[in-house]
Amino acid sequence: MSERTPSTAALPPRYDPRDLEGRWYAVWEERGYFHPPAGDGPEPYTIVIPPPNVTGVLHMGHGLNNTIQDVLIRRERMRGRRALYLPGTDHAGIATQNVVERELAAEGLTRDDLGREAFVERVWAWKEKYGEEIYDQLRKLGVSCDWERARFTMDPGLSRAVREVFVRLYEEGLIYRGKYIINWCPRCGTALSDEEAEKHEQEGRLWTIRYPLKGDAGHLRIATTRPETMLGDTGIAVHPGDARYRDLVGKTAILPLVGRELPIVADDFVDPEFGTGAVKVTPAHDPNDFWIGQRHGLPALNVLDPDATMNEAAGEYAGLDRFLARKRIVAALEAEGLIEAVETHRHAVGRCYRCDTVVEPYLSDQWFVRMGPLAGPALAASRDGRIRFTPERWRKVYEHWLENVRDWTISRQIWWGHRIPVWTCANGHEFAAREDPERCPECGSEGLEQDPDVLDTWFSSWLWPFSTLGWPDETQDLATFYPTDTLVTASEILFFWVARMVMAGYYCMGKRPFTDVVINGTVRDAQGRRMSKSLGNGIDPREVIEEHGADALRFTLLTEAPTGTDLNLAPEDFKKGRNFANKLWNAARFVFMNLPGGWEPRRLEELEAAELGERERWLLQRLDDTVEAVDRHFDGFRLNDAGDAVYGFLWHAYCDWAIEWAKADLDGPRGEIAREVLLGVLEAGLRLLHPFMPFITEEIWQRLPETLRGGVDSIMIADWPEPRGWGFGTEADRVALMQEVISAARNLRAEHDAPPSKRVPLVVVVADDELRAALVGQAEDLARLSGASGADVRALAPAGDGYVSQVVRGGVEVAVRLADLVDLEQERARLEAEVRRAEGLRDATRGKLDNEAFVQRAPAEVVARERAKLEDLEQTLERLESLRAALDTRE
RNA sequence: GGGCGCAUAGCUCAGCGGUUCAGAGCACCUGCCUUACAAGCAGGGGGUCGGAGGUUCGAAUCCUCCUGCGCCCACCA
Repeated sequence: MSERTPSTAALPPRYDPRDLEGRWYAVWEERGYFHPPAGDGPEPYTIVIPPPNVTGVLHMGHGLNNTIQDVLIRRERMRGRRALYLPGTDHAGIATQNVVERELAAEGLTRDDLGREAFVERVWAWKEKYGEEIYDQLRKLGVSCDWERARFTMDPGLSRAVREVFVRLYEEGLIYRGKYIINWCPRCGTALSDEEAEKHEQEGRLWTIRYPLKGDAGHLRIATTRPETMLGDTGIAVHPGDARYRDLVGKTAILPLVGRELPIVADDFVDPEFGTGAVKVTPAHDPNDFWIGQRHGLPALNVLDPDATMNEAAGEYAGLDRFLARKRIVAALEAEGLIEAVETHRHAVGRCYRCDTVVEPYLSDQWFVRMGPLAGPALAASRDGRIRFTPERWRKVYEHWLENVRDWTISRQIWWGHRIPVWTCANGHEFAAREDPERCPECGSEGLEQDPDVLDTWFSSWLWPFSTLGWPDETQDLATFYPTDTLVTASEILFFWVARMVMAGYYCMGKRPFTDVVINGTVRDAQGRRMSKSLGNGIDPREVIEEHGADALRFTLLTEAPTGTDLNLAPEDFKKGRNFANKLWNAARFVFMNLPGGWEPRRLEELEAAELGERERWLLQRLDDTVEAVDRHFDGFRLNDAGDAVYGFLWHAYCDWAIEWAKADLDGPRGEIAREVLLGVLEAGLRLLHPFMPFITEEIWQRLPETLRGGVDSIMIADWPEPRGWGFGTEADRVALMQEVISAARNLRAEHDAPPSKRVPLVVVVADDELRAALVGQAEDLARLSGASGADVRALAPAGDGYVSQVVRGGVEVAVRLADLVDLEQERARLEAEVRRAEGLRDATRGKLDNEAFVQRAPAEVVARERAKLEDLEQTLERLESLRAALDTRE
């Protein structure tokens, strides 16, 4: 054997992610690997990041989401596609305004103290700070985003896109302004979309109140959960078919406490089965009532101020908070004996998704998008499969929402966001404009006033897949990278974002924005609770990266998260990824330690089948199988399975067996080919693992001999592995038998408490001539790996005393000479158990085969397999019985 | 009120249209510092696959019902 000078490429003895992760990211970024060129070239592959809110730093949910995206991107990049991972952030209107207002509150200030301009400036400062921090976190996570293309939803370009869409929709009549009941958050002081008003079931009260009839001794009984709104009642409604009230329709009731006359109308909406069958109509404070009011010409009387205190229309209750007013009104009604019943009642109450305040249905002027026309193409796209969902069940959820879509409230009474591009001139002309106008396009008058409201934050996000690429300009980026390919996101924003992006994609581009929607699960804590700041149960990705490295974080998150399933995470779970990285590091270290200096190994592709030993063939076959499995899992977006497949291969095939086997060959005549296989498989394994663990794979890969890297500068841009198609199935089976033999020998020793240091002889009995011949040559390895002093492969069972045996399968058994270590009683019990197990299996199998229906109806190959199994079991039992008999004669 | 989903080892979950499918990781037990790795190696224990029925030669796997969780949607005051 030639000199074994330690390779200069030797790895440091200790794996330290902190040291290497920062280094490689900078190199990749500098070399421009993240920045695919637009224009002609290889097939593009695009993912746009779901832009994180600039409200704060990234949490574990982002960690999972962005890792999935990066793994997909990295694989496609290695497959030769022009992979673009487009990063960015979202201004998150209400949410960001809220956090900045909270910050101000800590200084004793309100936004009004600053004024609109100064306040918005302050929010920009916040955005700069957190936007940078988010980008920094993403870099630490190792995601290969194209930073040159990073976008923010309020960038000039994206703002232009927002205006363009607004004006188009406005001019086509798809945007309108109207006085409607919307969800009003009294704390945020703004309208919310239906999606932003989250419904929460809660226990409430249902009061039944008597409304006297005018000019009559009788009264109507009316049920309500919000008595304070009665001050705004302008009518009573009953079902037209309700016999109880038929005579009252057209008559008048008197509003208690106020004395207002309320017309009694008949409307289909009323459910005669519920409550008393008679409903008070409060058009200004309930969406249903609003529509009833419209149908019957009942006026809408607003009794609330925007901060949810009663307004002057509430008379003596003016100025009171809505809940206090409720108490007072109930008390007053009680005093007059008008409360007939109070029951507890479970019902859904809307709450602001940002501050959890109970929202108030509130009548006000807002801007809306007519959704019906936009929904059609979006619905058709999923129905005919142009857009696919993973897991598939989300398709139904998506379609259900689109089928029942309602108009979208897009105006918000806040300051942070895209100002609504609508102006009114002194003469009352209203118009929308792409550019800030100087004068009225209709009458030329100046003194224009812009609508003070801003747009819902999603009004910019829904354009994200194309606004980020330059739209409305026809840029090269847009032509190259749109439509994007895979959208990875959480189910919570399926309506907010995903469905609307599809609508916008078809409306603006005439094409779907992406092909696959992959819904990832929610990251929860060990108890299954949502990670949240208030619970303090969140795990900060930055801490995990600091402690275990980004590779460990990524790998753990991915392999613990089956597609679309929530995952419960405990901090110690990250040891899985960390340990794996460490294992890989040491395996590579071992391989490198055995490289002669200046040696130029061949790549795997250059090896010939004839040079390879049986176990090398087994390993290469396993590699091929793994590559195929990984690809299959990727194609189904089952990244956890893909990751596990690589993990299992590298750890349990490569480290556990291949390296151990190779140890015997490295110094012998087969040393060179053994090293080439070991190196080549490591190299391919690294590429297979790279999307999951980009840093450690690069670090190791860079230290491989130059010939293996094939002149490629980085593993990031190396080729994705492909199966070689060796077809070594037979060898693989034989090697599997050898592994079973070794395991059996180890098991025998352990069962009899043989000290590992004790080298005892091993006998392997193989009935089949061909198999035996194959194993004879491996005797030395069999002995070494089972801790035996030597191995004897023969056709007959060992005759001598002091042996314990195990039947591996029919015709193959293993015996170890433990001599005085053998505890006869223990051995007898063990064999007894073996026999029983085999008998049970045999009887079950025989039962099946005795069943005529099974033999006739089951597929032929299934029956054949059962027959073979039975034969094997009978042979095994025969041997076990004779082993037991031999044991008995020893006494 | 409607829709969807989940219940498999102590924990987190695989088992992707049935017949070596009862698995993985972690945890646990036993023994090992075997010159890559104790963040490791070897061996091991542990589950009537939520319950009840049904279909079938055969069901953790398909169907029905029940129980217990979770999520989404919802204009019954």
